Amino acid sequence: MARLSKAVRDTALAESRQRLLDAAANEFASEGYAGANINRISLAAGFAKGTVYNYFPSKRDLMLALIDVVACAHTEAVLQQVESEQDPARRLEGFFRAGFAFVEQHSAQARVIVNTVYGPDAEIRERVYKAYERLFTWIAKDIVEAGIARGDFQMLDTNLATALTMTVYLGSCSQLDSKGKIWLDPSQVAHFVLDGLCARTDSPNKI
Amino acid sequence: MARLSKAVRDTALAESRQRLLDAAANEFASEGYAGANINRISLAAGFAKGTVYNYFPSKRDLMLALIDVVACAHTEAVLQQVESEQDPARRLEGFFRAGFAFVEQHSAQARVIVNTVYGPDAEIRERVYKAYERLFTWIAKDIVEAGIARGDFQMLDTNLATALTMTVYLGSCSQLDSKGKIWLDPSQVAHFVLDGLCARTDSPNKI
Amino acid sequence: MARLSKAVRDTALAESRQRLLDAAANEFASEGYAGANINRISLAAGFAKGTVYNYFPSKRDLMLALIDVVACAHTEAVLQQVESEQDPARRLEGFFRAGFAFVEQHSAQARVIVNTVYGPDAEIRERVYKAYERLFTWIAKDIVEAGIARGDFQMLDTNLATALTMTVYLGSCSQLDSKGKIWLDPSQVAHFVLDGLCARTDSPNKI
Amino acid sequence: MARLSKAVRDTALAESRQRLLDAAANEFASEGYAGANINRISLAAGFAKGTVYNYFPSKRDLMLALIDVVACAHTEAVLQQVESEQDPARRLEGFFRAGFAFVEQHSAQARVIVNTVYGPDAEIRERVYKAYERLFTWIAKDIVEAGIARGDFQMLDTNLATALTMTVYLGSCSQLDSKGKIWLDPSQVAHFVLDGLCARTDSPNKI
DNA sequence: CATGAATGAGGATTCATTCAT
DNA sequence: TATGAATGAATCCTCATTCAT
Repeated sequence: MARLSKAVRDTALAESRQRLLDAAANEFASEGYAGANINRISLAAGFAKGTVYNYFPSKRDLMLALIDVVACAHTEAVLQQVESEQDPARRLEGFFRAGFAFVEQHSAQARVIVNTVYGPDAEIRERVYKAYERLFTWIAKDIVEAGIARGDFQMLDTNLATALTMTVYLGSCSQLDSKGKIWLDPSQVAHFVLDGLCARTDSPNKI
Repeated sequence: MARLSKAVRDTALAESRQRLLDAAANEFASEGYAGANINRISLAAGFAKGTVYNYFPSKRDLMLALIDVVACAHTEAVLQQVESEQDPARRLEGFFRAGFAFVEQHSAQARVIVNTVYGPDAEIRERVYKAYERLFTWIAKDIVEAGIARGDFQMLDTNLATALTMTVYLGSCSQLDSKGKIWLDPSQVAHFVLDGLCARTDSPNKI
Repeated sequence: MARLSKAVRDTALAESRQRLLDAAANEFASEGYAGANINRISLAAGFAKGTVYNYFPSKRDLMLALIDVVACAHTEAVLQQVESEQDPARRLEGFFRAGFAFVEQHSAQARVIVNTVYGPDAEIRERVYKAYERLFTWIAKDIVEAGIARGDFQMLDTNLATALTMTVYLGSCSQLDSKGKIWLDPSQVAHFVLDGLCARTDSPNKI
Repeated sequence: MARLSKAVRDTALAESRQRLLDAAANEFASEGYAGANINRISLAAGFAKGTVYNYFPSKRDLMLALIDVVACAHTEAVLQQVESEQDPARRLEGFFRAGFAFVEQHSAQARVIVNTVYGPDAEIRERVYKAYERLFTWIAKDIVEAGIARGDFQMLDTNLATALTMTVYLGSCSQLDSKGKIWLDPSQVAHFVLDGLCARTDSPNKI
């Protein structure tokens, strides 16, 4: 019965799946997970009501798949831009620059991630952490630990430094102006973090 | 012709209202706004199903009232601790210390605020901004601008500095360990921010 | 304990009851029985929420009591105006004239009756029939049968004649203009009915 | 890519819709609009609880659709029977005869209309007027004005004559005996109206 | 008798999900 | 695989009614 070659069919399926994921990103971004309407997603993707269920077994699975896809693309986009950098400080700046660019180009997806990280659903939150593990690890190892190893960074707790970096990143990513642009400058934000990480213990900022 | 004195009745009413707000905080914190169940809130507060509606006209109004109450208590708790400080840097540290303490003592309330700030519902988000305006303004004026005026802070954009401070604060507040404790040390976080704000332009962190 | 004389107290009670009945008429008229809100009635009457229940055991009882009161006043108002008339035809006209006047002066009450007569609730409908029995009987006996006895009326079925008369009356009463006035002229309507009742069998209106 | 032909599916849908409208007619007739239970309608139509909402967006829309459908069928049934008549008087009698027949065959539907015309809900009432406009116009033009033009009718106010005719019609239609039959004879009622409309000004019914 | 907080049954509506075609 | 009608659990909200004061 297979009129189409397997390859052609797979491509078509993948494309349908992607359309659904895009529509899901928009719906989840604007309505939140609980408020999202599965049928609206199907319709927005150009399908009929029930069609999501041919691709994802449930609303929750759709969300989890979306998280994976976004995290993967996000990580890829950032690492690709930055892997050529050798200097931890420049890597950090590259991370903010590439990250902000990704967020601006995929604002719905990014909003889903931010909502979700700070959202109430523990299972979904865990999934985000897991899906972003590669990026976290890269920051921890290739920026923070590398910076410490070189003696550039004075803040010696890797976890703390990584957490603060991610926190600033996520916070910045949700500071969008009315046109969906991040109004913070990646370079400035990178410097802010850098100065926090590099401050010497004999810094004048004694309290 | 109520037989109870007005004062006694008002106290009882206020207490019931508070019980409902507490139950609401727990429910909204664990389920999110859209996922929260109004009847469960009423029951958890020790009332029958419909009783919330004797106190709040709708689920949304309950949420908005909760935001106001939490923001007010939160702001009060922080400012009270810090108003004696004169030094901007010490004020900043005091802000983190008092803020973290409040969050740990009112973790459900705090989670509602964080969820909400990063959540998808614009109206609710706006309400949070408005309810926290006093605290924002205090940070902008009495920490950031004061620090700039004294020449302690080098980052001269008040908005940027305030946004980064709040971002770090909110991010830190959602880093809870399994016992509901913030695992970041307020002092360390304060120093991190401070170093970012104070860094001289001839800082070694050139990129 | 009775500080007030029984008479004074009774008067006060009767006045409260009347206020409630008036408020009920307005509410039932504008919302219908099922849509009416008992607490709104209490409030509109100047009492607190539960007070209706000190006067009427239930919403339904309030409605039934209202029907009785309105029917009684309505009947009284009509009969008083017309009892001096001897001629059936003049009685009929007096009936329309006095009836229309009552309706215009008590439009909410009248609307309740009309809604109810044509409404879906059989028990309530029965109550109206019963409450208006005196008026029906008067029309049947003192207008229709009297007219037949005198040879003025040719339509010899009393039930039919009475039913048609009441039908025209009720229908006319619900033809209100924007100011709550019945736009039909009682005299014209009376003539219309009269001509229908009086038409001789050798009338030209053969079909 | 539905496997059923469009025609077959449309037929099934139309049939389901009709079943729901029939069930709705029964429910609205016996409970009134406000008292009607949407779920009961769905169940009575042989569907599950929520299925009405696949056909009608709300209870109100269901009611409005029902009114339109009934008015259309009613008008059609009457006009079809009567359009061959040339004489206004015979048209009037035909109107009552055909109308009564329709009412007896569709008693629930008819009761909904009568309840509604005399009911408290202005929007719904307006819808009935609009839906019956064709029939009203026909009566006004092809019976009343035609009768006046021929000199048969002496009552020269078209609005008044039409209003009285409709009033008698509606009133008669709600005079059902226990078996759901209208106990008034259409011919007698028609004569009653006719005599009222035709009465000469030198009629003996001076008051 | 008046009050108004509390109750809880009831009902409109939504929507994730199933499944026959 | 796509469709979309059907399902029915779930939920917000209303409100008649009760009752302690």
